[in-house]
Amino acid sequence: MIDVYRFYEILWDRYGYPGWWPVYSKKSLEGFDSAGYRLYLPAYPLPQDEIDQIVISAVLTQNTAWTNVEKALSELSYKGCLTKEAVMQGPLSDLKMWIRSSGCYNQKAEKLKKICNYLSCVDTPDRKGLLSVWGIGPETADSILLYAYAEPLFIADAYARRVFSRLGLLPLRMEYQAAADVVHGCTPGDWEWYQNFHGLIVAFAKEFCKKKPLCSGCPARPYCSRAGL
DNA sequence: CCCCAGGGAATTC
DNA sequence: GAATTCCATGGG
Repeated sequence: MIDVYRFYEILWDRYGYPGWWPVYSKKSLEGFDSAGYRLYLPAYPLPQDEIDQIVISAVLTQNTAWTNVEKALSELSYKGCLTKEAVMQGPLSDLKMWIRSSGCYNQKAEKLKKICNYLSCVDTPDRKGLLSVWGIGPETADSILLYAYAEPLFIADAYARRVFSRLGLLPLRMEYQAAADVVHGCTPGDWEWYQNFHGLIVAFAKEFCKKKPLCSGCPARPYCSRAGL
């Protein structure tokens, strides 16, 4: 069976630095490409406006494709509502309209209010605190901690669990925390590695390891139990 | 345990 | 071209 380090190498060789987490309002600015992806690893602490955008988009992308999130971010940017202060002050009814494309907009508008209020009350959020906020589960909390605050955490999202289970690295349909714990137990544990790995897994899952896998040309095919499909 | 909030792209029928 | 699927979190 392939080990996690070798899989990372294969993905890195194929895709290079993935540039996650995209920051919408910095498109085509210094350090970002035309889609808002980073050109190189950022220095921490991040500027506050980048932290705010990561938090907002982490909530918006729950159970939702990134293309739908981008439309909502575009609307929020146009309305000047991409900071936690603006989210806290903005009328709830407007917020709901602006993020409509991200789905579940009634709930997500409430979630944005709650997480922005929480973050304005603490200096640096911890995982327990984030999880105590209504609307923030383990995946959203880890995304915020990994990308906004450079805490070394594995994002065991749907892509990662699907890819890892097909490679035999995780059992099928393992729940989030159990999957994250397994990976934490066998990886180096620096934030750069976890950020890159998450971005690489997303790129790989979208190109090859889809729901219906495209095994032709897959760079992990020699190591995959599904080889031959 | 189940269903629902909810949109839009991808996929399947 | 219509129907189904996907996706995080929490409420009922």
